[in-house]
Amino acid sequence: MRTGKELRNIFLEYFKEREHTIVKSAPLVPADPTLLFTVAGMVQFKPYFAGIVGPPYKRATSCQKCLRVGGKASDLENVGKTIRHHTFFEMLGNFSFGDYFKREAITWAWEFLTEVLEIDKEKMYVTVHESDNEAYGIWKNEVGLESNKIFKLGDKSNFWGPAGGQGACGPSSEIFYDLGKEFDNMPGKCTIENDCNRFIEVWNLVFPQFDQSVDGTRKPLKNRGIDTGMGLERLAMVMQGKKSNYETDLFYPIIEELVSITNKSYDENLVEMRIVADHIRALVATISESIYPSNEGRGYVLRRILRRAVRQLNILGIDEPTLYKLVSPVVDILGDTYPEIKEKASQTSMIIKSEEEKFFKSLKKGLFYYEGIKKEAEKENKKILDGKSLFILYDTYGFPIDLLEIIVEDDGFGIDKKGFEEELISAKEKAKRSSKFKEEGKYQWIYFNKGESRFIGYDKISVRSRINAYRIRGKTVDIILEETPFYAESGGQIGDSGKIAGSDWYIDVSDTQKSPMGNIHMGTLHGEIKDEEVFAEVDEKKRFDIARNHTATHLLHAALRKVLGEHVHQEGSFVGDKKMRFDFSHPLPMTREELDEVETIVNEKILSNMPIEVVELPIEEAKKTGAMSLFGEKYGEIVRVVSIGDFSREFCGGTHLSNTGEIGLFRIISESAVASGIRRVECITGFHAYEKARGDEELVKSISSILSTPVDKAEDSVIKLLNENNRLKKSNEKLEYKLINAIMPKAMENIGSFNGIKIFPYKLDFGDKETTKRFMDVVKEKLTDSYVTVIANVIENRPYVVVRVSDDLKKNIGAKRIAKFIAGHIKGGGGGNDEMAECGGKTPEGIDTALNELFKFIMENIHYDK
RNA sequence: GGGGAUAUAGUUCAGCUGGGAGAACGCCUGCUUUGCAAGCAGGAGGUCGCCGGUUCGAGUCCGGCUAUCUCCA
Repeated sequence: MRTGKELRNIFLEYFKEREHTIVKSAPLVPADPTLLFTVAGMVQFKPYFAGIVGPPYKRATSCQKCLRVGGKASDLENVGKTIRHHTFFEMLGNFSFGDYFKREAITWAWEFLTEVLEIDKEKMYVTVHESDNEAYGIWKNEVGLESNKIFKLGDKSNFWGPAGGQGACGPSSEIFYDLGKEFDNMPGKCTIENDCNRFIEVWNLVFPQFDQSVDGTRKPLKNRGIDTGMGLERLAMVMQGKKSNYETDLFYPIIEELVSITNKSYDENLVEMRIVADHIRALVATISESIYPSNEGRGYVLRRILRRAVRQLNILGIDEPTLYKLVSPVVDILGDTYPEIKEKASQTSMIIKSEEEKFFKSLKKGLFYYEGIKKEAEKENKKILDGKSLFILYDTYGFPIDLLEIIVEDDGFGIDKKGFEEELISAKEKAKRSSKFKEEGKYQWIYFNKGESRFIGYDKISVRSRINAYRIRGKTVDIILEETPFYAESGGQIGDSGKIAGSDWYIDVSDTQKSPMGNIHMGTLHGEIKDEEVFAEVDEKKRFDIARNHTATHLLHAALRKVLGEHVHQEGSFVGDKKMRFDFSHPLPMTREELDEVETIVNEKILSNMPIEVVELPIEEAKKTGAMSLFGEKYGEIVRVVSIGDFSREFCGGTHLSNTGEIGLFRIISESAVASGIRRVECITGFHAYEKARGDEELVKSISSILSTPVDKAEDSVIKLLNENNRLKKSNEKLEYKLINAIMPKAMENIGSFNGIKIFPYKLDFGDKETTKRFMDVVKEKLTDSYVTVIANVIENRPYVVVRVSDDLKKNIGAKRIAKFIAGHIKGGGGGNDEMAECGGKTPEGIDTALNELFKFIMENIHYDK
C-alpha cells in the first residue's frame, strides 16, 4: 500500500527527474489580495503565468496546502456528504511557464499514473474541451486511448479562468478513474459529466493559452504554460483501494480517535465523523499559520468551520470542548510535511479549546433569548414561532439554525420558515450591495511599459523612474513604477507615503501595497499622468519613524525572549510611524516588573548604539545562522537577515536603521491580551516617546503646582487630599442633616393649606441637588399625607426645584405638572412622575414668582374626579 | 466591506417612556463560631467604553469612534 506520504514524494521526485524545481507549499494566505485563501497549487505561480514577472525557473512542481471555503471556490457544503470533497486538502501539481505544453503534460501524467503508480489503464477516462483538437489528438494518437474513452465537454467543466475576469485562461483536460459499480450513487445515470461518485476526477491538466482582457476578448498568451492539479487525498483513495478519502491514512487516524472518544461506530455516523475529520485538519493547518478564529475575514471563516465541527460532535453526543483532542492525530498526519504544524501543535490545541468554550458560552446566551421567544408564544397561545424573532436569534446571537430547529420541534412548536427565509434573503441582499471583491477587475490598468517593477528602497529614498502602469479608481489613483523606493506594506510594516512627480503633475502617495505586478502606490492625483520619467520620493521623516519602530520591534522581541523565556514567538506585529504593536505567545499577563525589565533592556541596547547589519543569504544558509523566522511566512530563495550585534537576528524584509542609537528612546505604553495564550504590547519610540515622556512630566509638574507641593511629594499629597475629601463629604452630609433639622420648624411656618391639602413652597439657600432632595426627604417624614412640597434652590446660578406630592394626591395633581408649571417661570424644563418631579432652568429670578403663584396654580388645576 | 447586538463595581448582571448609580458573588475590618458555598455588623471599590451633540438635567436620546459578540459577502 502506498501511504499518503509516499505519494507526495513519488510525485515530486517524478517531476524533479524531468527538470522541475521542487517548490515548497506557499502559505494558505496568498500574497494575492483578491483571494481569501490559497485554493490551488497554481496560486503562488500566478504572476509567472501573467507574464509580468519573469519566473526563476521554467518548470516547477509542488505539493500545495489548499483551503476551499468561503468565496467562490467553496466546498464547505459538500464536505461529509460526498466521499471526496474537503475544505483543506493537498494538491500535487506540475507547472510550465512558457516551456513545455500539452504533449509533455499529457504523456507524463499518463505515464505517472499507469507506469509509476501502476493504475489500471482500463479504468481511466479523460475529457478535453470540445474545441481542443490538439489535446484530443495527443490522447488518441500518442497515448493511444480509444475514442470512446475521450469525452469532449464544454466551457463549464473544461475551460479555466481567468481569475477575476482578466488574464491567463485556457482549456483543460481531466483524467477520471472508475471506482466501479458499487460506487454508483445515481443508478443508471452515472457518467463522467455528472457529479456521480463512481467516476472520480483525479487529475486536472489546465493549458493556459489565452490572455483575456476586461471586455472578454482573448489574445494568445505570450507565456503559455501548463498548470496541473491532482488531489492527494483522492489519489490515496484510489491507490489504497478505499471507499472514500476518509478511510485513507490521511484521515483515518482522526476517525479512529473520534470513535474512541465518542464511543460510537464510524459506519453509523459517517457524515458527522467525516465532517469533524475534515474540519479539524483545516483548523490545524490554518491556526498553525497564525490565522486565528475571529469575527472578520479569514478568521471568521475559521470560526465557522470550528463551530460546524463542534455541532457535529454535539450530534455525536458531546457537549463539552473536545475538538482540541483531535489535534494530535492531525499533527501525526501532516506534521512531517509541514513543520509549522508540528511546531505549533500545543498552541493550536489551546486556541481550539478556548474557541470551543466561547461557542458553548454563546449557545447558552442564545438559549436564554430563545426562552423569551417561547414564553411570548405561550402567552399568546401560538403554535408557530415567529420567523423574525428566530432570525434575530440566528443573525445576532449566532445560534446554529439546525440546532434551533431541533430544539423548537422538541418543545412542540413549529417554525415560521417563510418569515425566516424572507429575513435571511433581505439580509443577504443588503450585504451583497456593498461587496469589495466584486470591484476587482472593474478598473482597467493602462500600461506604459510592461516589465518587472523593482524595489530599491533599502538604499535609496528617491529615484527617477519610468511608469509601468496606472489605473484610476474613483478618487484615488494606483501607479506602478519600474523602480521604486516606496516600501509596500508587508510583515506588519505599513507602506511608505511620499510624492511621485512628473513634469506638470504629481501624486500624493498615501499608501503602498504589494501586488504580483510590483508595488502599487496609491494616492491622489493632481494634474494628468503622462508617459514620462517621474521623480519618486519617499516621505523621509515618516520612513525614519517607521524604521525606529521596526528596529525597536526586533529589540523588543529579543528582550521578551530573554525576560519571559524561549517560548515567546512573534504572532503578528504592526509597525507604523506613530507606534508599533507586537503580539507574541505567552500564557500569562506580564507583571509590572517584567514590563519594566523588558523596557530597560531595550533602552540599554539603544544606549549602547549597536550597529545593525543586513545581509542577503540563500535561505538554507540563512537558517544556519540561527536567525528567527516566522512560520506561515513565505520566504523567497534569497532572504534578508537583520542582525543587531549578537542580541537579535531575524529574517526580515523591512526597512531598518543603521544603529540602535537612532531609536532615541523606547517606551512600552500598554500590555493586553488578544487571544488565549497571546499577549500584545504597544510601544512608541523616538520623538513620539520623547513627547510622551515630556507630556507625562508636564502633567506631574502641573499637578504638583496645583497641589503646591514639590513633585516628589505629589503622590502623598493626593492620597491625603482624597482621604480629607472623603472625611469632609461625610461630615458635610451629617452637618447638612443637622442644619436641615434645625431650620425645619421655622421653614414649616410657610405651610399653607387649601381644602385640607398642605402646600409647602420653600426656597433653600444652601447645598446642592442632593441637599435639596435630602431636605425634601425630611419634609416628607413630617407631612405624612395630603401634601404638596416644592423645594427650590439656586445651584451655581441655576435654579433647581424638586416637587413631591403625597401618594393620596398624586392622581389629583401630579408632581410632574407642577414641575412643568414652575419650569415655565425659569426658562427651563422639567419632568419626573406624579409622585416626584424636578425641574431646572436658566433664570433664578423666576423662582419667587413661581412659588408665589403655586397656590393659585394648584387651586385652578386640581381635580377630584376619579 | 455591509447589517444586527453588547460595553455600568474585581466578576455576573439589573437600571421601565431622560429626573436621587444598584443587586448578587468576591474583597477588606470587626464580632460570633471553629467543618463542608457559615452567620452577624460595618466598610472599601464606579471618568456608567471614548469623543461630540440635544436638554434646565444624559448611564438612559442622537451622531462619530474603539473593542467584543454575531450574521452576510
